[in-house]
Amino acid sequence: MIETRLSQDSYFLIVDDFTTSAKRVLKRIPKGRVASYGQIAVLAGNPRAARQVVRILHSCSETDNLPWHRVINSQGKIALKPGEGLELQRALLQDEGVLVSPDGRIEMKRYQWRPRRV
DNA sequence: GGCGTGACGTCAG
DNA sequence: ACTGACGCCACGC
Repeated sequence: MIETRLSQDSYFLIVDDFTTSAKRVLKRIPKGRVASYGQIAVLAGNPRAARQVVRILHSCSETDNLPWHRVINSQGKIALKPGEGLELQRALLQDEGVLVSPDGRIEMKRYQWRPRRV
């Protein structure tokens, strides 16, 4: 994402980093919908940075109030393991009306977020 | 600058 | 459907 800013007679190009873009994308995932790590990476401008999305969720979910529970893997499954967050993520999604099987499967066809514009 | 870190994605078998 | 290997890469040391 590139923003231009005009300041008197000079201008800057502000190119924000992947992390900033990704956070912006993450915050746009609506309640009751899910997105994959790769999808976030694509929308944030770097299709191959899915793993970076993981990092961001690790480090910033709390401080930046990110909806980490709305992110699952491309197979439509919760990536966290039982005892390591799967149950919590599942509960949070169910609270929003997303149906999740006991082992973490989600019907992507039904629940995947499909933004019209980036 | 190099290196380890991943809640990934994709493909082969 | 599952498993392992491999590619990928921004970020913080």
